[in-house]
Amino acid sequence: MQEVSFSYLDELNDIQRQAVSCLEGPVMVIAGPGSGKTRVLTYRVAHLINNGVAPWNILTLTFTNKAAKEMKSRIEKVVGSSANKVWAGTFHSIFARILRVEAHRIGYPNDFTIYDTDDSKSVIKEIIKSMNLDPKVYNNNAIRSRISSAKSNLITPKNYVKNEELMNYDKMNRRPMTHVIYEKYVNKCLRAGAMDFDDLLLQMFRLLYQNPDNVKQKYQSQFRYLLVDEFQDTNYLQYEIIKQLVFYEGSDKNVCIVGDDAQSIYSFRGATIENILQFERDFPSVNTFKLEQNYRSTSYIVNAANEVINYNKKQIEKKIWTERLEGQKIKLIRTMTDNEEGKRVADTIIEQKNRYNLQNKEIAILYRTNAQSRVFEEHLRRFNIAYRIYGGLSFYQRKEIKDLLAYLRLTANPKDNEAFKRVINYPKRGIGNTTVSKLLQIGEEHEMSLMEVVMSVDIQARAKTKILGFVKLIQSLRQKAEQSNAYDVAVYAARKSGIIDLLKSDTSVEGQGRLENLNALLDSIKEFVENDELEAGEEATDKSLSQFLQTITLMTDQDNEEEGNDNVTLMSTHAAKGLEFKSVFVVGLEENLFPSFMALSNPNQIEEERRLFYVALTRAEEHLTLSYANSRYQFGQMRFNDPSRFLEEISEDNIDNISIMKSSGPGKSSSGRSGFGEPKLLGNFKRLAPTKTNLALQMDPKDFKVSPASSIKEGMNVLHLKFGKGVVKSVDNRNVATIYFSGVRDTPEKRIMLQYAKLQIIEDDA
DNA sequence: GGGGGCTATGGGGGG
DNA sequence: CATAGCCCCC
Repeated sequence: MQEVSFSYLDELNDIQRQAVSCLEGPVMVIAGPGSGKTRVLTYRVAHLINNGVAPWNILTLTFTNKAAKEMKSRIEKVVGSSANKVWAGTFHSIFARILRVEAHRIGYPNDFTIYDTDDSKSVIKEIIKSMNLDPKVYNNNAIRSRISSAKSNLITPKNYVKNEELMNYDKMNRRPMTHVIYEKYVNKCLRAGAMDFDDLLLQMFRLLYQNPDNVKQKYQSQFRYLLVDEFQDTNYLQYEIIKQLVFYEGSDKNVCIVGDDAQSIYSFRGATIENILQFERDFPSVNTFKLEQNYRSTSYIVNAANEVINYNKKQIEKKIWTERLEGQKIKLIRTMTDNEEGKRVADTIIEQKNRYNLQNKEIAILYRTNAQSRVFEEHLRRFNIAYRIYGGLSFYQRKEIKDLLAYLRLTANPKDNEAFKRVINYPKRGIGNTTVSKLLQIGEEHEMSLMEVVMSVDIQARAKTKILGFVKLIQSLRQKAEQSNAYDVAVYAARKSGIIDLLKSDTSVEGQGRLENLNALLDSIKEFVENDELEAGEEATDKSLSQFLQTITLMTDQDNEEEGNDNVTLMSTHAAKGLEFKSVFVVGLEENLFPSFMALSNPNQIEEERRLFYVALTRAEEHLTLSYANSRYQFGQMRFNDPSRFLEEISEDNIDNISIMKSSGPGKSSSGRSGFGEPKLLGNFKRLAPTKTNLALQMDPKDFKVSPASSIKEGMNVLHLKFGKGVVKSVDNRNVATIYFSGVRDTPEKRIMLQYAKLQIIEDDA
């Protein structure tokens, strides 16, 4: 018998240790922020392995690849390399991996494509068009979310029609044909051999539920121990899959769910707190452990977070507490404009770095919407503070990346219509919209994919020879794919298609950037292929194209993080869940923004926004700074919002409500001409809050008067609400002015259309 | 069939 | 403000 050390148990507090040691039967862990949740999860897996459970009998499901990766590496630290054999991944990636083997049993090719959100939208748009419905009434996003939520609630198109509530809702919204679109959408995806994100869950459920060839028993017996992280974020469908795997006659029901109802922030994609309550009903023998001690944050922060979350009616009773010192009160920054907010936050970061010796990577700026990142970027750049933005447009969503990927998708799965449409005329080969529409129509009539159409139907089109050239190209790619790995195919595709040549011919800065991105993609494919060989273990390695495509479709930018770089983190509050930083800035705390205007009319959604705010607050270990602006550019215009209601929910005991800062005006000249109310930031001498008496020029946006376009002439000094002061270099005959804004760092010279721009002429000595 | 430029429209969080 | 879609012209 081998010697096994359980010394890791000594690193846990009583309740954590109980949760880790209770290996058999259903377990529920309610884990407050910073309460050592990940530690409990990983040690639990380690403990299972040390007690003789085979790693491949353990399945842990998380929501992000990052969480899965961290879990694996932390398990490895305790039990060594056998951690690799634990099935740890996101719901989507684990199910995709299984479907890659089993999909043929339920009518999909094993080489199925994963449609991302853009692909789904494109399919829906096409359907709406083909049905001659008004695209304004049949809003693409609205339809997509109806379909998505139907799938997440296991409502098939047939059942959708029978569901009065759904049908009435659609009628009320003047979209009675939604169910038809849903049905067509499902058929189209199936015919294209494509699964959207919801399908990865739904088809997994179908596989288990319909159980062809007793495939369900295969996975039930394999996954003897199931762990689910962030259970509060699961939707109905995800829970039903979990039940398929563990909830059956004779099962030991070894399922452990970990979550925190107070951090449930994904109801918009179907997550339901109801699952936690239902879990207790479904598994009455459940052992419940509440982790309430917070090890992360100082007590001011913990107290403030408790104050806020107490405003929510719906919650599981618990008391989060900490033994940590008081620390510092929460700081509040108030400014006149969003631009000023960016500046004050950047100032404060410099100040904190100096005073507390913080590294960039210990600091995060959290916002409600990704669109808010820009002002912070500008000001961080200005002070030479390295930063990294997460979210927004991911690398894989860039055009040049998606273009090459579309070739690869089409190679792996010729039925992939979305990929086909993307590349049939890219690079330009003279196959225009008219021809593509014709192909689409034939495809509809014969229920064929576009590739099948061009290969089998005699097309009467001028572009016929060009189409045949394209078909030949794809065939050569397929041939290549049979003999080579994903990397070689990708390089071949990039060259053969003409994409490389096209990008090379564009010598602009952007064009060069696109070429670099493409090369970066190729590098990442190479890495994928090589890593795969290294990891050769008992699972058959698969460096095929579809495997690679699956991996990256399910990957987000966050998953590519390079460790060790010292960057300030900019991300949405949603993306910050599970992370922690010494110093956190929660910005844009205004009504209509945080809480979002979308949530204002619905008390349940306000509660979700509050939980989101709670998540934001509890990311901070030592320093927490909140900010809001009285005015900001929103939807292309200046808006004036009240401070967020959430700010009032923090008592004066925990927030330093005195540090009032005011704007020094919309201009932001660093020369000091308009900004002498700002703290000096050069050299080592930094201050935190300028005192009230320190205020100088105050410029209320309301005082800003737009000068008529016709009055703006060459040589004039003008003021722009966003760019600040500028000099008009020239005005051309189309009424486009070239204006030099000295306050703008990267591209001070802007070309502005006078008929739209809001500019105020200012006197020379302003 | 392709490209440029104007106009209308939407606008959240993410796997 | 960004982008999709449309119209017009080549």
